[in-house]
Amino acid sequence: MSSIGSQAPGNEQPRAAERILRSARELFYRRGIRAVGVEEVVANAGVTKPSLYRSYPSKDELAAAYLRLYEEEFWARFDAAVGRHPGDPRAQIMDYLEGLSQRVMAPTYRGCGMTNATIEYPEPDHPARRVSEAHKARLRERLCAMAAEMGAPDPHLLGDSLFLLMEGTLVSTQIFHADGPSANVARTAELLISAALGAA
Amino acid sequence: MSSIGSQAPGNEQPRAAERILRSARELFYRRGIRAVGVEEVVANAGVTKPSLYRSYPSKDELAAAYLRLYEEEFWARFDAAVGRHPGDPRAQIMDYLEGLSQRVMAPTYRGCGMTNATIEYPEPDHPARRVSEAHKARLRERLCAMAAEMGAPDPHLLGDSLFLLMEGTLVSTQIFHADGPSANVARTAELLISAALGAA
DNA sequence: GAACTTACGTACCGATCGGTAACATTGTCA
DNA sequence: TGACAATGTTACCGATCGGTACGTAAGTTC
Repeated sequence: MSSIGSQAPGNEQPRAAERILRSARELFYRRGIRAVGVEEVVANAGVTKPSLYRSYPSKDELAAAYLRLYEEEFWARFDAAVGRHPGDPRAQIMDYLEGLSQRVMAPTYRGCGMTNATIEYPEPDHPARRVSEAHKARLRERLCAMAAEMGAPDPHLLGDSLFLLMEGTLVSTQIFHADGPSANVARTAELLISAALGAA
Repeated sequence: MSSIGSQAPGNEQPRAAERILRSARELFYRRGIRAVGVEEVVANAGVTKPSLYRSYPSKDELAAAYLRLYEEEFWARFDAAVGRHPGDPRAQIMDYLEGLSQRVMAPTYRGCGMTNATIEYPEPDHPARRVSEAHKARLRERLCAMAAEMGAPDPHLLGDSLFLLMEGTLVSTQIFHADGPSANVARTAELLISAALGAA
């Protein structure tokens, strides 16, 4: 449910608002939000500034919209991994992590857009930060729920461990692009889950 | 009377360069490098801009200097934990992680200055990024060496796992200040180390 | 006491930042 | 055709960005 322009019937052409959001998605992710000016966003979208400000009240709100789009994409990948292994949470999370360790190898990979935004905007009331915080809380809950589903004696411990592992993978990839510690994330998760389940 | 070079014990006013670096250390860490202008750095230091540019060729180089200071402080904490448990690498890393999980509780905690800088500056040749990348590589090596010292059958796996765990802790603390997954980092590490050592 | 060095401040630079006013163009429906 | 709203454009705003030319005050050396 993207909140950009309303999908009015008969209106199929990619409108300015949509193109701006796609442009922001690309530039904000690759280079960071603070590093990219609105001028560049609209130029990359092939429009001009007033078109941006008619659809978004401010750059901060555009950043928040970018993160909402980013979150959609994230859950699409996550739920796809889950859907591939119905009723088997351990296989679900391993599927996702194996895909992740593949994706982080790409030279264009720049970690998690949400995490990056959180670091760029420490102010607790920033629109972009609010989106990120809500998302991370959802992800953490989801991981703890999966840990419980696995039968972990302490679901919060295993869920949080997996969360830390994921977060560490996302962020350290930006430092070690290939041959980084992220290559070991799947094996580490396997080890961790086995240890957590075995310690019943 | 006055000695050359070393400052006399009664010298009350640190030089401008020193005050600027301390100011940058505080502001860059708390609010981010991009978010803080040089004007604010020098105002907070009680000096003026030309004093900054006499000591540092650019803001980017000041940021790099801040990170070098930050790295010193990091290794001081790390080596202190190591020094408390001679010959016992497992106790060393656990000591450090327990201290870390305490420190991240502080409301002023803003994660790892190096990691944050890496995210703020994706350009591979940025001075600040170079400092961070070198530091993370050193840390990773150190952790792998400690894993080897512990007798881990696959030291790189355990070392990288601990690295991911640490990095995840540092970054996720910025989202969940208290009651976050970071509270479980020590227990997770314990679990992980036991599993890695036991799987011989 | 002139000459030099060191250390710091005043005032300013062009470029770019996020954001806006005013106008031109287009498509839709009466 | 004409009214109207949406979407596009040109040109501009004040604020702030990183960075600098240049003057000033103090200590040192001869």
